[in-house]
Amino acid sequence: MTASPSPSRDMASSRIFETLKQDLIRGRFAAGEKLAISALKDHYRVGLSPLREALNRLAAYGLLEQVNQRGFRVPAMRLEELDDIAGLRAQLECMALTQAFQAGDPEWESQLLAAHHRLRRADEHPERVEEWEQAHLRFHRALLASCGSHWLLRFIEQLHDQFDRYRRLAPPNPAVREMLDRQHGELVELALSRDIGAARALLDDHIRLSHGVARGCCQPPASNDD
Amino acid sequence: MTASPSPSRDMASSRIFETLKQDLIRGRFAAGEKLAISALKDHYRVGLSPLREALNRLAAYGLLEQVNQRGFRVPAMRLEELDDIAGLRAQLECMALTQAFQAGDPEWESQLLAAHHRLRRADEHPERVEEWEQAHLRFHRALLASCGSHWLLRFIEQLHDQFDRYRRLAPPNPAVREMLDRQHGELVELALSRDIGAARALLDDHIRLSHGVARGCCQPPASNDD
DNA sequence: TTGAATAAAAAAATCGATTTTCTTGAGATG
DNA sequence: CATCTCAAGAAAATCGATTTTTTTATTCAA
Repeated sequence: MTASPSPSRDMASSRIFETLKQDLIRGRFAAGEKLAISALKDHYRVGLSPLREALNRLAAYGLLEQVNQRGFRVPAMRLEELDDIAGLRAQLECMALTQAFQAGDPEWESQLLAAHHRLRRADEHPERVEEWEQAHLRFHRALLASCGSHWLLRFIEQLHDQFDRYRRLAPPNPAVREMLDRQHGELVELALSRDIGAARALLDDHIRLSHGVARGCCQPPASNDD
Repeated sequence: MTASPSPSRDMASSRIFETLKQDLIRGRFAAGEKLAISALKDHYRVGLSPLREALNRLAAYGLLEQVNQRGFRVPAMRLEELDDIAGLRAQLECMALTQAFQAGDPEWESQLLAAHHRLRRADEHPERVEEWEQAHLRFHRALLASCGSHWLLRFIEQLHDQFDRYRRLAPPNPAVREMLDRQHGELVELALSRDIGAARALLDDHIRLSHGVARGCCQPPASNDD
């Protein structure tokens, strides 16, 4: 064995991909906005080639749209699409949950408990939004991690990213937020007791509730272009 | 059908993306093979930049794997993954089928009949493989087209591409092929009569049968690297 | 003979410049 | 006054060359 715990610095294109992905999910770009490539280049201090490669990957992932000879644009936010995303997310996550319960072993239970603990800790610092967001994402990942289907997890992750793009734009709602937090704990308990029926119902509720919040941000299509 | 409404010849990167995508699905590259970028460049007569952008998109789509500083490689073929792909495909397509039946209108029915007719025509020329493959893909698309969920269709398409990468490598089996063809016709009938239960069962069988054929090509993981 | 070290070669990633395509707006035309 | 044409400017896409990293081949020491 050699070397350090390989901090394996990855390529510029991968770094800018991750950065842009987060910025898109966080809503740092206006929906429908056309991305000015050379402005991005200056802002993120990267070369043109890595930047373009990242943009291409993001387009294939669905966080950008590529128009024939006129560059990349941020997808519009449409209520109809949010409903599609949330509905499918509920179905796929319930499907994965069932399989995760069947295949879940003690290691999965431990990881789930750990993820839930980190989420509760993150709850204590409401000002550190990004930490909570990360812990939240990881909790939901841990819940389904043992489902055994690589492709199902991949699609769920993609939908989650799409969903968050809407949810993060919605005005915060402390009451709902508290209820959602409570549901996280209940999901852990149902996971440990392998109560599939109740857990599916709860996860469905959980997503539906979050969906309701996310809907709050989505005004009917205005006719403003850039 | 009419010609494409916008002749707008697209970018080199999009063209090479489509070409490479088809070649990957058709199995023109060995599983696990490392792609030599400059060889691709020469072979397809494209520049480096469009080629790399296409490779990045294919990696995000799941038809290539990108390793940190050592380029792109064709994903290995693993029986376990084929099972995952086929199983999920069956679940998602059955889900879409139900929704497609509920939302299907006369226009959908017409398109489905048309697609089925083209598929039968393509059946008459067994030597024109690619035409049949295209007609087959379009038939399955038409069957689910009215399901109303953009994202569900997107994932199903992606799984279908993954599945075909395996299926097309399997040795042809005329008996099974004939049965699969018969099922296409039966699916159309059940669609017209909106018999959801029977149609779901049949579509599940259809995919399972095809899965069995595809499995024929997939030898257990040998320990050969490139 | 094995294994570590390293220099040469090959390949991948990135950069800077060029080419192509779109957009904008002034001037001509009906 | 509206519409069309076309040239200038801006932006996207692509190319060719350079830099960085990995791989291969070889040497030297144990």
